[in-house]
Amino acid sequence: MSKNNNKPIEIPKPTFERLKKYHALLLQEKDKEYISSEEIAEKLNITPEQVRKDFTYLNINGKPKIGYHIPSLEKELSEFFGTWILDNIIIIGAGNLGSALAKYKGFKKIGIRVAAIFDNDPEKIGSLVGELSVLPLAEIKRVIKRFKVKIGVICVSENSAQEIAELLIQNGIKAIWNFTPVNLQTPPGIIVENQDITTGILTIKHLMEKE
Amino acid sequence: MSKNNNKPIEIPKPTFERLKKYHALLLQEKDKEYISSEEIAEKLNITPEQVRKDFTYLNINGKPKIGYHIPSLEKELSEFFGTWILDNIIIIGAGNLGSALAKYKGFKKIGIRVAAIFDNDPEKIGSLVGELSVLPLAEIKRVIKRFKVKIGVICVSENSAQEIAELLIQNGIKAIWNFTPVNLQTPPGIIVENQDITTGILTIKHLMEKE
DNA sequence: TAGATTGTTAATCGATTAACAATC
DNA sequence: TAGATTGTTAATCGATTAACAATC
Repeated sequence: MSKNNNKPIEIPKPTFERLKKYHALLLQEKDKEYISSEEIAEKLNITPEQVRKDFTYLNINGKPKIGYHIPSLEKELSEFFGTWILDNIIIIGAGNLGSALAKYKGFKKIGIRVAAIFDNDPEKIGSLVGELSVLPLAEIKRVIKRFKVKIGVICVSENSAQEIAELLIQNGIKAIWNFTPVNLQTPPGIIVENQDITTGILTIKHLMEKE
Repeated sequence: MSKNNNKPIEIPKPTFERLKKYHALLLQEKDKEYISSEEIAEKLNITPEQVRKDFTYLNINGKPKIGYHIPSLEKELSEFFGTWILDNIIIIGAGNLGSALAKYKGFKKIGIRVAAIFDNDPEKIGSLVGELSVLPLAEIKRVIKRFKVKIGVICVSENSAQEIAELLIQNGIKAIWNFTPVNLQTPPGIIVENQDITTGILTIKHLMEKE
């Protein structure tokens, strides 16, 4: 029986978001070999049925009475997200956030390596952020080619975000991870993922208001 | 006609998330006085119908042929999220991420003030992060009381996250903004908002894989 | 075998979209 | 007035939940 790896069905958005949570959860569960849908559900405050339903979108098989084999689950989710492929990223903006990201330890296990960090402030250029030396924007072109970078992270001020996005796209970047609140205008085919840092605290504020 | 401000209908989760986006978008639109649902929709890649439907959950009224009055929209959303109330927060962990958050400029406009930053590393205690001096954990109790802090931000390492959460809750914290990938165990009534920083890049990786 | 848990189909529930009347 | 855009109801679509058969 040959492996059937065509995936004809598009994954629903809510399921996609939960797959990320399963992925994160499993990276924490290193002590056990098997885990049941019941157990996963409890930790994430959802129902076991939902967990099993979500897993039908992947090539995942559990064993009745035992549960799901954690390493296999992990492998499947890792393939789904492509975390076993190493992607080089570049960070534009060596301010607080950019620097913190450049030094972030958690990227390794999801297949991300920070190739370089850039800034246009002469005072910052040449200074060290972790093990990286801050490079001038003029170096972007070279670094993208050299490290085959497809993902750019924008951590600059709001008023230069659009400009930087265009610069990145001109130089062949395919995906932008945008940490500014600016709605970037980009041509079709470019992936833009907005990571508004304030989003979580807005939920907290709203929930607290009701009490 | 008296203002009817009972809000009997619970807001759907997807609508809630979009309200955050409208809120962020409006903070960018300072040049115009009115904006149409069409215009909002275009910028956020959704439909105008959805925008109008979402607004029915708030006390928002647009004018046919003109659109929505931006300052009023902003005020309504600000009340919804409680961004006009100033909340003091404390940050635990003065590493890269904790320090970046402590210095983050965007908190002010959503009604957040960082009251203090803590660490248990003797080398960090007393050092400056922006305008704040890093305090030892022993000071947490006092600071929470003094500044009536209800929100705690966890930026420590994975293995002390749970412990810190318990410490915060013991000292009266009502909501936790968790930047670690750990699934915190908390008593009922405590709000926990997990802000997994890697979530955005997983989406990017998955989308890129398909091409 | 009996029991527990998976996997899947059908039923329900909720959100989005479409249609159109109201209105500035 | 005519036209454009809002606001709302009804129809559709999609996701979740429930039920239960399959299976280790």
